[in-house]
Amino acid sequence: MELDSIDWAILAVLQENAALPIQAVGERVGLSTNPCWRRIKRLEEAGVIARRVAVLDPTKVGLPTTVFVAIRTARHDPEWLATFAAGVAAIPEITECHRMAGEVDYLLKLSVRDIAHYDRIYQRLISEVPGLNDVSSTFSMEAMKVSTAVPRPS
Amino acid sequence: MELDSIDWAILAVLQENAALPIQAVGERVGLSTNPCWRRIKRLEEAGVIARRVAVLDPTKVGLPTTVFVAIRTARHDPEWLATFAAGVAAIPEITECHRMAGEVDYLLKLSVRDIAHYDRIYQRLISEVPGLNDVSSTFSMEAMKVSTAVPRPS
DNA sequence: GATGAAAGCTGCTGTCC
DNA sequence: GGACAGCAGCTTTCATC
Repeated sequence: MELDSIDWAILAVLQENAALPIQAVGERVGLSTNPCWRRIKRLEEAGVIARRVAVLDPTKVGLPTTVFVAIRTARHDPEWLATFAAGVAAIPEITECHRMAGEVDYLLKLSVRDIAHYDRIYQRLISEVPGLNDVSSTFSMEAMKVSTAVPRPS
Repeated sequence: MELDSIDWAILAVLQENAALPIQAVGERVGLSTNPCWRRIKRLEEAGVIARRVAVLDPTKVGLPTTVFVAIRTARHDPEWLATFAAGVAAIPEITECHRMAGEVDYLLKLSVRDIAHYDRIYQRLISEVPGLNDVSSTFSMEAMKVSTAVPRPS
C-alpha cells in the first residue's frame, strides 16, 4: 500500500496518541473529519495500523526494571526450538524475544519488579528449557528513550 | 494506587486491544458499562494507563529490520551525555535507548529498512556524537515475541 | 458506598455533492 | 476532499441494593 505525506502525518499523530478524536487528528494534518476518518479506516484495513493498545506506566504497575538477556545455546534442533519458544511465550514478564545474527543466539527483554523478581523468572526459564548454557543478563539503569513509534523511512 | 484483580483484568484487555468499546471490555471482565468506565477513567487519571497508541506493522511501513546496538564509551561527563542524548532523541529510527549496568554503557534498539539504511543511521550517529569508541551492532533475524503488554506482578 | 439503569450528548460512520 | 444527517457509544445523573 502506498502511503503519502498525509498518511504519514496521520500515523505520526496516532502513534503518539490514539485516543484523539478524529476531528482533532484531522485538524493537525489539515483534513476535515470525514476524509481523515476514511484514511484511518483504509490504514486499518490494509493492516498498516496493526492494533491500538494501552501503554502502562511501568513504575505505577510495579515493574520498573528492564532487563536484557543474551542467550547462547548449543541446541538448534526443531524440538529444542519449540520448547524454547513455548517457554518464552508462557512467561509474560518476557516482553520481547529475538533470534539474533552473530555471537548471541537469542536476545530477550524483560519487565520485572527488581533483581529478586528477575531471578525467579531466570530460574523458571532455565528449568523449563534445557541447554541454555550461556545466559548473560544486563540491567537497564535508565530508559533514556522508549517509543513504539517508527518514522517515515527516508 | 491499589490495583485489584478486576483492574488487572481490564488492563490486560486494554493492553491487547484499546479500540474495544467499554461495553465489550466490561463483558470480558464481568462488569456493566458504568463501573467499567469509572475504573478505566480512574486508571487513566492515576497515570497507570500512560497513553493509548497505534502500533504499526513494521513490514507494511518498510521498516522490517530490528537492530540492537551496544555502545561503550570512555566519555562520561555531563556535556558528552547531553550531546549523546540529543543525538539519540533526534534520530527517529532509534526507538529505544537504555543506559546499562555492566560492560556495555548504552543499548540502542533501531527500526530500519535494511542494512544500508542502518549504516546511514550509524554514520549519522558517530558523526554527531564524538567518543563512541566501541559500537557493536547485532541484527534480529526473527522477532519471536514482541509485546508492549506487561503482566500483573506475581 | 458501589452498582445498574436511563437519558443527553459527543463523536463516529455513511451518503451525497 | 468537504458538508450534512443518522446513529452508536461515551459520559453523566439518578435511583437502588
